[in-house]
Amino acid sequence: MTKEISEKKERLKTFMKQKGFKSTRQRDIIASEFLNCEDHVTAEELYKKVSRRHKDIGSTTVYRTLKLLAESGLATARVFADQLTRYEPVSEDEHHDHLICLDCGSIIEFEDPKLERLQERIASDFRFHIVDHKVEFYGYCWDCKK
Amino acid sequence: MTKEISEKKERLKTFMKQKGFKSTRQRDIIASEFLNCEDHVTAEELYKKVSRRHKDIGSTTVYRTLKLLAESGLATARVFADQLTRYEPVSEDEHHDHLICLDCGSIIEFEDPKLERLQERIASDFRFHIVDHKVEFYGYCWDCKK
DNA sequence: AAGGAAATTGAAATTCATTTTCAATATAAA
DNA sequence: TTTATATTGAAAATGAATTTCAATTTCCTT
Repeated sequence: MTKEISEKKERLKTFMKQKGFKSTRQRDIIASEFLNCEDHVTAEELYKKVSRRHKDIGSTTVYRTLKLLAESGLATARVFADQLTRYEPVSEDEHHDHLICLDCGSIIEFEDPKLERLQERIASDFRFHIVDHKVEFYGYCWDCKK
Repeated sequence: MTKEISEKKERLKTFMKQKGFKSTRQRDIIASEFLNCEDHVTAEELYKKVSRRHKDIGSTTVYRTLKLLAESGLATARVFADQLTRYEPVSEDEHHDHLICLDCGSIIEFEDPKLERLQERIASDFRFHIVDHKVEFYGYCWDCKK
């Protein structure tokens, strides 16, 4: 287990204690499995991974734990075109957006300062106070384009 | 009924004939009601509007007709943060994006050429062939900010 | 205009992701 | 260890959207 992941698990424990939540075997297993996989997983996908080794853990608990991770700030929930809720571990660095391949489903993260500036300009143009944005580009990645 | 709307209804008829679909009383009523309301309606919302005057029209038919309108190119389906499928009439002018107020739910459309150019640059950076994008800004409109 | 194939309709059933319920169990604080 | 409270998992419920199916309607063909 990398340093980064154990730090996150530590943060989760702190958050849970602070919120009065209890730390359980299931939550520990689910959080570890989640933090180890770098994908944008759905609850169902994570449930499959987890239940390979731990048949006693139910999917409901996976759903609940992912929500908890999102509330604690360790995960971000995202919904792309397929309408499934996906979770990704939160990283220190800046806000990023996504390129999604319509063929193989791969998701590429990117970050663009121009986009942030554009957002600010649009906000002032429309006298709108923007607190969040969703920018997704759909298309075909290099491999699938061929 | 404005000229624009009757033109659209004409286009719908042409499309349907071409596709071998039949034109029915229900479809006519639903399409008219849809083209008259400028909002981003959900199937359920439109069903409520329609069934006020036409109690015999079922919600299933509204769902089906909105899909048909989208296929015919007269409507665009969009999903915002609340996960409901909303439809908007297609207008001649360019692609636009959305500002969504988290308080009152109002949806402002905007169009920005810089965003289009940015998209092209990102596509070439990542050797990605972009065919569609989704750009949504969430926040608070001027009225709700107060 | 009448007949008949094929599409459409609406109600009810189904789907599928997600949430809720609830009785049994596990946790942590006293 | 006792006790209050949170958590768990199975099953039921939810809610938007789709499918099924028998009855009806549309629109060709004569």
